This record gives sequence, C-alpha cells and structure tokens, in this order.
Amino acid sequence: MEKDITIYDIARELDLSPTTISRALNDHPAVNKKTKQRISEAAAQMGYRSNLFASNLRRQRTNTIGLIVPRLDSPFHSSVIAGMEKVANEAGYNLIISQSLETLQKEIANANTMFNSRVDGLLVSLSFETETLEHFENFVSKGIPVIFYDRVAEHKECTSIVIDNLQAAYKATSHLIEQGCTNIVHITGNLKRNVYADRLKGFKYALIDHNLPFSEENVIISKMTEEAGTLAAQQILEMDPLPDGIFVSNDTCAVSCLKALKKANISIPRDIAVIGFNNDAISRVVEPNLTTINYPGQEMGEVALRVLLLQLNGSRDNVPSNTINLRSELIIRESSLKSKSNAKKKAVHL
Amino acid sequence: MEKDITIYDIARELDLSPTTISRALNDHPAVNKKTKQRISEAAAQMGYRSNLFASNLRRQRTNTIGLIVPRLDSPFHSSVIAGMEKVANEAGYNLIISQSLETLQKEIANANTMFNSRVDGLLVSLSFETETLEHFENFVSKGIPVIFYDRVAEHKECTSIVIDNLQAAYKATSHLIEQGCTNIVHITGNLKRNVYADRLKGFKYALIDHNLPFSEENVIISKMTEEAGTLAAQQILEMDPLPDGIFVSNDTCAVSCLKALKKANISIPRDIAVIGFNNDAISRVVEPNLTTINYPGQEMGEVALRVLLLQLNGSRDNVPSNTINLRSELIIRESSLKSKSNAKKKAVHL
DNA sequence: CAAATATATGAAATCGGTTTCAATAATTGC
DNA sequence: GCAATTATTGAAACCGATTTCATATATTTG
Repeated sequence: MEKDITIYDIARELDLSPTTISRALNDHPAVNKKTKQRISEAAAQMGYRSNLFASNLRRQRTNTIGLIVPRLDSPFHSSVIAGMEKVANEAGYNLIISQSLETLQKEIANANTMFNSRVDGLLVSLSFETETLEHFENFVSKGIPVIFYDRVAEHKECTSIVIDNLQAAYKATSHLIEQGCTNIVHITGNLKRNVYADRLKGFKYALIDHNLPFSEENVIISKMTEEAGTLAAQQILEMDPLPDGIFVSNDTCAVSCLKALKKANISIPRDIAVIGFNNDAISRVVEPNLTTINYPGQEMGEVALRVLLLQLNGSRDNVPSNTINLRSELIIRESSLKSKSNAKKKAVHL
Repeated sequence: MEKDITIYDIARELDLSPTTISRALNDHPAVNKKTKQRISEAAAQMGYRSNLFASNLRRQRTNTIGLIVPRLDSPFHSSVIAGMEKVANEAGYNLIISQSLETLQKEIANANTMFNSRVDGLLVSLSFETETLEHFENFVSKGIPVIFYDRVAEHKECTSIVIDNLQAAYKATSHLIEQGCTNIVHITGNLKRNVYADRLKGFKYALIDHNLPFSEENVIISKMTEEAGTLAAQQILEMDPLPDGIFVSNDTCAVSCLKALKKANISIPRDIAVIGFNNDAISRVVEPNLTTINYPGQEMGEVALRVLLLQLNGSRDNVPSNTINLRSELIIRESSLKSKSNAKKKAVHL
C-alpha cells in the first residue's frame, strides 16, 4: 500500500511546477513538446495516476452518467444498458446504474443519490408507480440534462426516446384482424406508463378502424410478469365466448400465457392467435413461435447516450427535438398465422 | 443554474464554523443536539447537498464499487448485477459497470478506468481471452480488494465466488448415463475459463467412473452463442454413429442446438437427450423443456457484494476463505428423460 | 472551592488537480 | 536594434469537505 504519486512528486522530480505538469498531462498547447514528452515519460515511469476527485472538484464535472432503470434483470433493459455502456465507454464516461424495482420510493432515492453523486447527465426509464417528475426537478433546475427512454413522460426540458407504441400496437392488432380475429383480448401493464397507454390506444384504434367493438372487459391490466401471464390465461379461459386473438404487451407474459392456454388444450393459433411485444429470445423458442414487435433495445441505449453526449458537449440548446422515435417492426411468426397462405408475408416495417 | 450551497454558506448563515457544520451533518457525537437540529434544518431549507468529490478527495475513498462483466445482455449476468445493485444500494455504495465484450483488451482498459476512478473495490467475471491477472495487480498492491465471481482465476490475495462446476457437470453427465446414454457429446466454451474447464472435467470423470470411454472428438468447443448451438448441431448430425446424449454448458446454446436437431427430425430425448446449464427462462419454454443446472445468479451477485463489503469495512484479514462455493442443483425436465418412469425423481440437490 | 474531566466549538492544514494572472524568454517585424 | 508579439513557465488561489489540535465553557469530583 504505497502512497500515490501526485503531480507535485513529478514536479519535484523534474524541477518544474505542478502547473506545467497538469497542463502537460492534459495536452495543453502552451507546453513545449519536449517538456510534454519528458513529463509523460516520468509520469509513466513513476506510476502516476490522476486523482479524479481533485479534478472533478475543481472542474465541477464528473464524467459520470447516471442510469435509473426499473429492473436490471430484464432482457430488454439489459440490451439497452449494453448499448449505453458501449457508447459511454468510448466517450470516456462512467455509468452509474441503479434499479427502482418498479417503486416510486426507490426511484426517488436513486435520483437523489445520482444528484449527490453529481452525475453530468441522467438517463431514466420510469417505474410503474411514478406519477410526477418532481424528483427530477433538481437536475433540470441545475441544467443537468435528463433523458427519458422507453417508459417516458412529457417534460418540456427533457428529451424522450421511444418507439411509436401506438402504431406498433395498431399494426399488431390489425394483423390479428386480418387473420380473421374478431374478439381480441389485450393484456397490458400499468396505464400510467406511456408504453402501455399508447399500446392500448393503438389496439383500440385498430378495432374501431376495422369496425370492431371495443370493450373494457377485453383489456387485462397486469404486472406483465411470467406469473401474470399464467393468471391472465385463467381469466381468459373463463370468458364466454372465448376470444380468438390476444395481443400482449410483452413476450415474457405472452409466452407464459400461451403455455397455459396450450395446457388447457387451446390450439394456437387456430383457436386463439397470440402476439407479443419485444422480440425476446423466448419468442423464437416457444412453440408455435411468437409473432411479436421487434424492439431495438441496444440501439435505443446507444441513441439515448449519444443524445445525452450531444447535450453535454454541444450548446445547451442544441437539442434537435423533444422526442426521438425509433423504428420498430412487426415480426410475423406462427403464433398469429391462422391462414397459412399468409405465411409468405414476412416482416412489415412500421 | 444557481450556484451550490456549501457548508461555508451554512456556517455563515448560522454564525458557526464550517467544522461544526461538517460534524453535525455527519452526526458526529461531539456536536450539541440542538445545534445539530438547527444545522440540519438550515441545510434542508437552503437546499444544501454534500459535494462528494471534496469528501472523497479528503477521505480517500469513493463509496463506489467497480464491476467488469463479459456481457451486459446475458440473462445470467443481468441477474447477478441485479443482486449486486440491491446490496450495494442498501449499503450506500454506487456501482460503476463496464463490459469487456469477451476481449482482453477491453478488460484491461476497463480495469484501468476503474483504477483511475479509484473504486473502493472491484468485482470481475473474466473474459474469454484473459490469461493472466496482471491488469489487476494495481489494485492488489494498493490493497483494493478484488473479487472474482463465476469466471474466476486463482489469486492468493483475492476471493473467488463460484458454484462447484465440476460436481454440477458430473451430476448432469451421470444423469444422462443413468438414462441409458453411452455416447455423450459435450459442448462447452473456451477452456481457459474455469467454468468450462471444470465442467469438462466433471463430464470426463463421470464417464470414467461409469466405465464409459472419453474421447476428445466428443467435445465441441464453441462460443456458446445461439449461432454456435446451431453450428454444433450440424457437426453432431454428421457424426456416425449419432450420439445419444448432449451436455451443453449453457442454455442459450443448448436450446438452439436442440431446435436444430428437432428440425432434422431427431426426437428429443428419445434419440438424443439434452441437458443445458443456467436455468434461463428459455429452458422452461423450449419443447421438450430443458433439463439444466440451476445457477443462482442473483444470489451470487448478493454474496459477492456482501463479501466485498466485509473486506472493505472489516479488518483487511477478515477474509473467511479464498473460495466461496454456492449451491447449485440439477433440474430434471423432459429433455433428458428417456425412461418416463423416472419422471417422478424431481430435483437433485448438489 | 480548586482541580479534573467532559462537552462543544473553531482555526488552520489538508486532499490533488485546475486555472487565473503574471513573468520571463524567445522570436518576429520594421 | 528595438518594440511588439508569441511561446513557455510558475506562484498562488481555488474547489468543498474533513480532521488535527487547541481552546473555551460546563460539569463533576474530592
């Protein structure tokens, strides 16, 4: 446990001032090239490492970006994070990550920690419970950029990054209708969240545009977990008449629902067609393969981080627009194909 | 963008010294209760927030833990991280996360970043390519605890957290043999990594103990991805005679292999029994359901972090042991049950 | 009641870079 | 050859909290 080498040690060694050492190590133009050379050699040889705290303290920035996510153990969020880490790493930023576990209380606590850690920017995907954005006002009023992605909320100072959930749901529902479904159930999550509210809207509009009735009873609000899918299946099995199509707001829930229906001797897609959302790995494994919406997680993460970097480096008012929409697509697989003849029609880009 | 409130501002406001403010905010016993009360009220009212850099600079610690992981978008690693975040958060630590993407070069770069960020401790699961632990010597020689988990390597100063891969593989292989398999293929990853080397050993020992021949040709080394599973299936289909059992070192690869075999009209488990590793969600979705080893990701994350906290807070020599073994278990499902009569035998704890 | 102890507070140094302002040395222009 | 400009370096203040050591007051003890 030897003590750290500081720029003062290097300065003493080379008989220069700490000022020059600091400048040289930051590649400041006002330092002679040869001096720079000598200094960087000495630094390497002496095993110097910069003290980021001293630096941060003085410059008032941290090169650290905060991330608050509902759950870390979700395929979608882990691919988003993978994308974020990649871009952040390349740009020399650290990522501090915390999870709200879908509770408002933890989301607030995490936001405060991030604020005290003085992150340069914040990325957030909201919890189920969140109603207002008060706990992010600290950031906004200090000019720290906050970016919402996927589970977003309107804020005039903040950029949001989403896919067009309404349109995706509209396409999915329309596809079910084209397959001959007339009595479709929609399983979705907490309607406080845009993703679920928008998908419900898309579902509803598709029905209306195709002259089908919309009924509240055909909408099941759930936690969207594996268990929730099983429960939803039970609920569906008690419906009379049975629906002939189900549009579920994520694949985890869609798959467990599908499995439970199969166990009850329902034929998929003949009796009931099923569509999920996310294009998780399980959607390609379940039998029949699940029709779903391809959701660009990694790309969303990369875009979110790039937009944040723009706001950090560029001028503050450099924000191109308040909401960025990423492309998503309907991936048609067996679970929704009632008419086999349609099987050729592969992927519909939205 | 108002300027920050500091303890000096509070001191001036209350006509006290910064020393007292600092102590009061840290709940130091030598400050009068009433004074503390006044100070914390003033702090709240003035919107004070502690400057962690100043604090870190002075105390020479960061309350930050570094994590280097091969990939963020893996079900196993995301559950590990979820566990770590939970414990870290409760203990008031931040987690800085980066991914090596299975390359040594990025692992080194990330380790250096962590070192410069002066993390209080480091958690690592090694990349495929890593051969030596030189890039962690910085930490060790400064007394910064480094903990390896899952993909570990021997280091006399560092704790490792693993499951007993050898035993798990032994049990899995023995189970295949009990089901009547006599010609078993093992698909696994880079043997530099303990997890794969140990599983190979367990595979080999089980064969030997049951008087079955071990042949190098029955071991397929792959990247363990979805594509690798499909490729491995092709390789297997060209074998003559076909094997009657396959033990794969992860579920992703096992499932894609199983799917490819089914597509080639191989009956699972009748023609070939299949066992995976990890107990990912897909193992419960694929048909037939996949026999696999349940791998306690979340728990491993929690334990890793708790051990690290012990080393950070307790005495440096408080390390209970160099290697911590977590329990894993064989979960028997249809994909390996050649004799249906055995179906009752549910889970074998290791 | 004096001495000893406990309680409460503050002055000043410190952590290690960064930055402003000033100074000196080297170079250029006319 | 001298003024003007440019290149290079340094002294000292600063960022904001923590901590050591000292001091003043309050309380207890013999």
